[in-house]
Amino acid sequence: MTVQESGAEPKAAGMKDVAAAAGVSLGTVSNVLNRPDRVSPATRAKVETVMAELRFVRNESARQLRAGRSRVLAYVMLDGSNPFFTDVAAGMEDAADAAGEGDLSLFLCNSAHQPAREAAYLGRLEQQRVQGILITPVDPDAALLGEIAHRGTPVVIVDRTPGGTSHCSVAVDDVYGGEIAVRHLIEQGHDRIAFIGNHTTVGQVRDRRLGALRALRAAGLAPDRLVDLTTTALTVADGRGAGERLAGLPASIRPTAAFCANDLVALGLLQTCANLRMNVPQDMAIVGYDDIEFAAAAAVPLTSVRQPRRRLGRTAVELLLAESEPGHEHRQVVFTPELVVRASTLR
Amino acid sequence: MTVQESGAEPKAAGMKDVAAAAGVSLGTVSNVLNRPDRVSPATRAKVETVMAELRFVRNESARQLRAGRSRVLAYVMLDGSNPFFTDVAAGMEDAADAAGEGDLSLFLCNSAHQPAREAAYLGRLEQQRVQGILITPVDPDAALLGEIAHRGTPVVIVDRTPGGTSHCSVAVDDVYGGEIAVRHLIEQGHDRIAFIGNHTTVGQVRDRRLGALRALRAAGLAPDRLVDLTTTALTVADGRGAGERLAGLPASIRPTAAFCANDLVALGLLQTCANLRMNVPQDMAIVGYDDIEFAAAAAVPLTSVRQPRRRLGRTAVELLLAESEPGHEHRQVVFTPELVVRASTLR
DNA sequence: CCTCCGGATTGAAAGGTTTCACAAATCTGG
DNA sequence: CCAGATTTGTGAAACCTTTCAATCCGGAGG
Repeated sequence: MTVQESGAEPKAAGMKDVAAAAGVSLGTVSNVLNRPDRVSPATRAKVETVMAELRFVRNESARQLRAGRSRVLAYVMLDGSNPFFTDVAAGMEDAADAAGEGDLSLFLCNSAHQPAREAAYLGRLEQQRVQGILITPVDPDAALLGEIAHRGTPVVIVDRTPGGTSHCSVAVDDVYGGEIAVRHLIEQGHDRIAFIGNHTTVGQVRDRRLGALRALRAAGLAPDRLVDLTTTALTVADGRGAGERLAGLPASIRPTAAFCANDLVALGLLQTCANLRMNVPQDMAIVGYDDIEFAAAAAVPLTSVRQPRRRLGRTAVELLLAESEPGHEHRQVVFTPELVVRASTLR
Repeated sequence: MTVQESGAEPKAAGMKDVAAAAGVSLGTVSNVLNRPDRVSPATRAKVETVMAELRFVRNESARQLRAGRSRVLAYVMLDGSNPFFTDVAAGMEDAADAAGEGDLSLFLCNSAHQPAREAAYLGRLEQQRVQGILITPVDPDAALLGEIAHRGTPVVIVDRTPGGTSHCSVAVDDVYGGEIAVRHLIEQGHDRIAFIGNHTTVGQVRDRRLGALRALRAAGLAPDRLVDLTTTALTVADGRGAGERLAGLPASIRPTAAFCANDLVALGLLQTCANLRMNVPQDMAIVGYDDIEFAAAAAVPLTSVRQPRRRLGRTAVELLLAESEPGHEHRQVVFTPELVVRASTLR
């Protein structure tokens, strides 16, 4: 266009410009920003006025470069479309707000189960020198996490207990969760129970299944009373598919109850049951896992294993912030889940 | 456990160290990073080896400070716990991945309907000099957004059409959405319809209600055939509460159908109906809005107004990236929603 | 044998902030 | 009214990259 057309774009004022316009030194402007108490009320007011006039916006890159510390935390979540993880994130936000006094931001990154995306985010975050990384990893034992931590960016693993004790972590006792879920089904009179999930690929699911087996054993039932319906992922669609397979089994061997690896799967199963006119819980009792909000809101409210989601998030942030303290030792916190009984299992 | 045990921290290698160790100049190291083709294969290999050995991690702050450009986009979402927004975000991630060739990251920020939190995130993002901001604002006409855009950070408004044309935006025609929802209910024989939502505080909800009124008018029904049940927010709990109020109305004036401002509310209503033994759709037909995945998965699958969620996200990113092109003009893209009819309205 | 050329490499400046040792101004109280 | 303490303010260095003009070098062309 023309010379400077519409804007005249004054080319973004920096602290230097503010200093000049306010008739003080650069250092004083910095003090106004970082140690307001070290500067007299009069000059402070003057500088702040000028900042407003000049629409000064502090350059965080420069700040961080010089100061060395960052003011952002990041949570790399496994699945942004699963309400469980957004609830965990909400807990983190609360903790960050509380701890940071407005000086700490939490950014969310969604790996969506893709290792490549996860790695890309981790790389970027490390380059950014964020204050810390919270992550529910695709593979908790991947070497990358250890390397990052070793190079100095604190890492806390969320909802997974890693093999070693090389990180802080927060998790929930999934074996116990599986156990109470299936124990409840057994108490309701079921002795042939479907397990729906992808226990071969996901650590937590493996644990939940282990707990299920333990409950069977405790009740004196043979392990083959647990009927595996393996899914590829843990979505509503997977649950629907498993429901169809389940319904297709001959009545003689068809389980009368199902323990689903998470609530999404359980909701899918529930939907298939409704379509096929199977009554829940009379024809099919269902237990989910996570107790997401939609579990209670289902038309047949879902019995589910509740995890302290927000607490998980809050604790994770607290552990992360504690990492920078002097004599820090990694801690693995494990919460205990509880069974929330609703209509989907009560005849 | 070995040589440098816990302390010793070799103090993170910078490009200078890499240059020294590789026996080349600083500039060459930079070239390896930024213009690999400008450097001979031999030296390039050498430098890359050294980088790996020294565990060099590029300092993004310094890079950005000097280079001036950032490689991150951010989406400030209104409600991370509403699957609608996480789906929009997923669309954005796809578009960012596609456009950036691995060089563009999308960070998510959750304002959770809190203006203060939104403002804090916006401030931080602007200071960070991010490449652009996508936002579903609490208040789309807040001055802050205009200021940020004016100061040079591109802003795209998502799922809201702002008053003026001072931003790019993507949205869905909510008036039309409300209209087709209620037209459908009227076609199903209903002539007294509840509207459940907080239309006084949220722009989209206002529009959806307007559409509802328009449908009534078109059918020759008086506007008072729309019965307002106003909620404070749009959560499942709000839907439950509204359901109880609805059930408490005398049968003579109780609506036989409800149009809910979003699916969360509809699911809450559905749940209350189940509790109170009201059959859906016989005693109460329900239409939701957004067509989130859980809408189809409800035990009575929900009729809902579908918005092209991922498309919304993708388009938003495309608009954002286009902002930096030479003669850019702001565009407001409006998509048309469609009605997805399911069991909750079909008798 | 000399010049010129282009690809590879170099060196130094620049980018906006924080920090820190220090100077100036003001205050304390003897 | 002065020594010393305290409060304010200053100036320059440092943080780690990117960028760009300048240099270097081996070889092609004359």
